[in-house]
Amino acid sequence: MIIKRSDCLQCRMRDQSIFAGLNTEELCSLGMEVQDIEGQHGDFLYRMGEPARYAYTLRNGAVKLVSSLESGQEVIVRLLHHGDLLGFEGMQGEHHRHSAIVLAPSQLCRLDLAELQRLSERLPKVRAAILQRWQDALQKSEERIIELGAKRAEARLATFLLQWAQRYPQLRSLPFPLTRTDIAAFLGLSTEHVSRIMADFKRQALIQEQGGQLEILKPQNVAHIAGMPDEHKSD
Amino acid sequence: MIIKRSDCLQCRMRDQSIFAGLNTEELCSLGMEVQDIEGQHGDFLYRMGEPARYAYTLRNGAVKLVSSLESGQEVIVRLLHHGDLLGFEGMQGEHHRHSAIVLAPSQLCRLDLAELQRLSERLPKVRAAILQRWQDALQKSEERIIELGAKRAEARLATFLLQWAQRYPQLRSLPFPLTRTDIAAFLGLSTEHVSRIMADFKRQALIQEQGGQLEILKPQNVAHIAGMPDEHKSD
DNA sequence: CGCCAGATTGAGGAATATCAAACAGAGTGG
DNA sequence: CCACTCTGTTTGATATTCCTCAATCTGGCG
Repeated sequence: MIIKRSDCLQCRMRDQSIFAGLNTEELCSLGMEVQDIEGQHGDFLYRMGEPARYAYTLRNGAVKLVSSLESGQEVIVRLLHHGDLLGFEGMQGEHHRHSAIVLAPSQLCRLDLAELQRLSERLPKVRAAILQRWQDALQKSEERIIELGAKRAEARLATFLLQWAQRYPQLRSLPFPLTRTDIAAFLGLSTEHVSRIMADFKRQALIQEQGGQLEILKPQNVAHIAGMPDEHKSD
Repeated sequence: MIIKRSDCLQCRMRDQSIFAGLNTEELCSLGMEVQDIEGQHGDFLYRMGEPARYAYTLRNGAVKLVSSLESGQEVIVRLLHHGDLLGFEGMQGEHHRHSAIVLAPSQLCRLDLAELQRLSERLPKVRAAILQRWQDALQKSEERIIELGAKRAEARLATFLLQWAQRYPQLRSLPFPLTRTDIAAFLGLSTEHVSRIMADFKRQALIQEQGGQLEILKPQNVAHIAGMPDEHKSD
């Protein structure tokens, strides 16, 4: 894991970050120390139970938030892509509720939580941005409760693949650094069951996989399995 | 459903509300219209898809937040008790993502969202209180994801009963206005399966039920089934 | 090549859903 | 007070979904 100082002024993600809407002067006057982090597959950004000192913005790559139970079982609580925030549960001065583990080579910004706290008091725009992310996280979280509570394995997996694809709108072929075990830990299924369904999908030529890349060949059919209302039939 | 004007100055819940920490003068100067609402079993406070105009504080009683799928299936996204907030997803000017349905006779405060918005800009204490609730909601939501993803029916139900009991710390016998179908919609199970497990628990004399009241006779055993670490053995 | 982690497949069994029926209790109208 | 209905619960039988265990297969890599 490589850590160096970051120059927010040059950042290409700035307009999607929580500092969006601030002009250059405001940004300069933040006086905030921001680190630039490069993470490789398997790196821990932080571990469950540690006191939270930093928040992160994921500029690029993919990260999983994992909660480990006493049984040894691991559940993936959230999956993060470019633009997502993590570590913010520490804003209220708490400990990390999950471990953050890098899935694919990732670039992140690391912000000091205490500084961020002060900053958000001072700048309504930053505050609003953070609140918005918080709300988004809650919404997604509730959507997953519905998935887990109401749908069967096939439908859950189909939904999951479509949602993953939505995060890479331009690409036909998606980066897909998850193992079957990861998917299982996210969907509340066994590794084998996920493998079976994925193999089925492939046999039906709904999807295609090669070298960490995934392609959804028949999005409409997948959406149908997911139990989605038929949106965007023209796609 | 009865609606009348409310007098926040007299409110007994004030120190647990989002207006906690404000002194009497500040509270008077809010200039905020607050309604006092009495809801009966089955009343809708709002419906999924409606534009959000109000937020609510549940002072007393119980409310369920329900999301209805196209299949007709219903999932209970959250269960609310005294002190909980609802309807705040509208703070960002959106529509309600679920329907709020009264379970037991309830008293609520209804706040105008636009006014609340302005208020939270002005008063850091109010803002912080709301942010805190938001974080709590996210945390609980993530805990449920873990429950649904990792635990089996018995353990889920046991956890659920204990968490319900936690909301009524003083009482041996708890108000319990949920039907088996409600519990099932909350835990992602079938009504019959919930009924079977509840009946089992009763036969094992772990719990006892009568007239909408529930008593947990052997909390430790229930906690064991829930897969909890053995906290508070002295209880 | 051998090795290893991950993926796939199969067989059997456990957990849960579904369908159907019986049952209990709380009104409600006679 | 009793029959009646309605809603929610319980129970049983059966089907389905999903998990577990074990074996095999695959591709990357030293």
